[in-house]
Amino acid sequence: MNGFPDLQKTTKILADQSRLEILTTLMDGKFHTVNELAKKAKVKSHTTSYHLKQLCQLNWVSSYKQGRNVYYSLSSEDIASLLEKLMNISPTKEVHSFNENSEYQKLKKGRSCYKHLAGNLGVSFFNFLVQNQHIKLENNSLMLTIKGIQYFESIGIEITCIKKQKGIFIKPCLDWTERTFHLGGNLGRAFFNLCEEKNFIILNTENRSVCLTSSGEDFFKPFKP
Amino acid sequence: MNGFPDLQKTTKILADQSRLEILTTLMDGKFHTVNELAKKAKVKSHTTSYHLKQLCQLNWVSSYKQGRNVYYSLSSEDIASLLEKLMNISPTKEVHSFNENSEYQKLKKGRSCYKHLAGNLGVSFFNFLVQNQHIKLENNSLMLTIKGIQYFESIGIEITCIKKQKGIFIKPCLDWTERTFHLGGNLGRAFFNLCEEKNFIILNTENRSVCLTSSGEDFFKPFKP
DNA sequence: AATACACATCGATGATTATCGATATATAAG
DNA sequence: CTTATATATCGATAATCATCGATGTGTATT
Repeated sequence: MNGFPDLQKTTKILADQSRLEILTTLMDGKFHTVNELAKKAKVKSHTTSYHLKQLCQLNWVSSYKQGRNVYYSLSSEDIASLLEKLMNISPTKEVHSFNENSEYQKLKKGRSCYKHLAGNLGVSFFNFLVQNQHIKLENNSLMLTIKGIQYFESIGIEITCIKKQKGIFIKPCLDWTERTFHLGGNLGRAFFNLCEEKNFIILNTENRSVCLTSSGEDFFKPFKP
Repeated sequence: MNGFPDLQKTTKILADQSRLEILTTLMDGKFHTVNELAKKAKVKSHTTSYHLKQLCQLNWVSSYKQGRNVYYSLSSEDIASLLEKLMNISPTKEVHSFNENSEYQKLKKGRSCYKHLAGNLGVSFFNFLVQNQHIKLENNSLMLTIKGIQYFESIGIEITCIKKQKGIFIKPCLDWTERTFHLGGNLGRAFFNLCEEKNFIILNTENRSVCLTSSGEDFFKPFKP
């Protein structure tokens, strides 16, 4: 039988620095080993195991074993979007060290937000789409126009295929560095994939930042304001 | 200067049963005194003060003093929508006592979700709007049709006025009891106000549930499936 | 004025829990 | 087969923090 949602089970899991570190690392949408996550969270690997077990029990992460490694990833987009929401309402932390700052700058430039393109790159592209009436933003909801369909087809994304995928086709995703929208949903993911396939961007496995290749520079040039 | 969002500051606040009780109580969108909130959270009033102070510091609640009472309310719709999101991804708690169950049943029937109508009543109304093509739901985004404008005008809601209000005009809001949508945004709020003004519903200040009056029964009859 | 009430502050306490070292198990490498 | 590596389990510990009683402050009631 149903009952009240047990909020505390969710929020207690979120209220730990190490687990947050793990979760934000997994926000790149890729798989990571326990050791990788331990290094990011700056705790011993068995402590990381302990955390991952809890995250597994809540079905927030899923794992698969391969050889002596265990690979973990976020198990649902809901978690990613919850984390984004939290990032957007949280106060910002002062950046102290040089390393922290350079990491912040990289993430601000471009990053994977659960497999779609976020940061300055993502937002520039989004604004380009709006200005050219390829998409229309109204009341927090997003629509692809006919002109937009033609545009995406022209760069090699088959809209009819994407529309068949389950999940949300298109949605605006609030970006925590830019405080404005980038392209989310299946279309956002398709665009990210395209950029990876065509070698426009390279995803850094350490911190989910992306950097532009030289061909990427050319491709993204028209989108810069 | 900007930096990383301090997620932990947000999540630690959320990870406490008493504070969650306070926040969900405030989800009705009304003002409550410290004593009221203490009773709901089942802690002493000075413990409640301690919690409210923290919530204030994060700007999640705001207060105003009147006489010897201090009235608290949620300070932004963001918080309400975050809580809704958390409710929707949290596992459900078993209902044990008779009282808990009857409270759950009341909330399931109808309640205020930060000033719009949620629960079975809200969802029935939403479905009615969809079936009659007054609203159109696509990709998680919601649109009011021309037919819809006429409908809302006919029951006494002036769409042009609502559109002028700042904030989101219309949005689907995922309902944690029904696991489907009800009407949110300024239009949702306007509808809730109308129902209160015309005395179709009465809001229970204890637990944010709403009950139908006899004239409300008549008004909501066409919406039932 | 005197009393009752609403709310807030402070210091103490007890419960929770993240972390670690030690240990165990499984797999890979040599 | 031996050694190194990756992950997980267990018990102990140390830090955090929600709660309370005692107390203080301001406001209403009589």
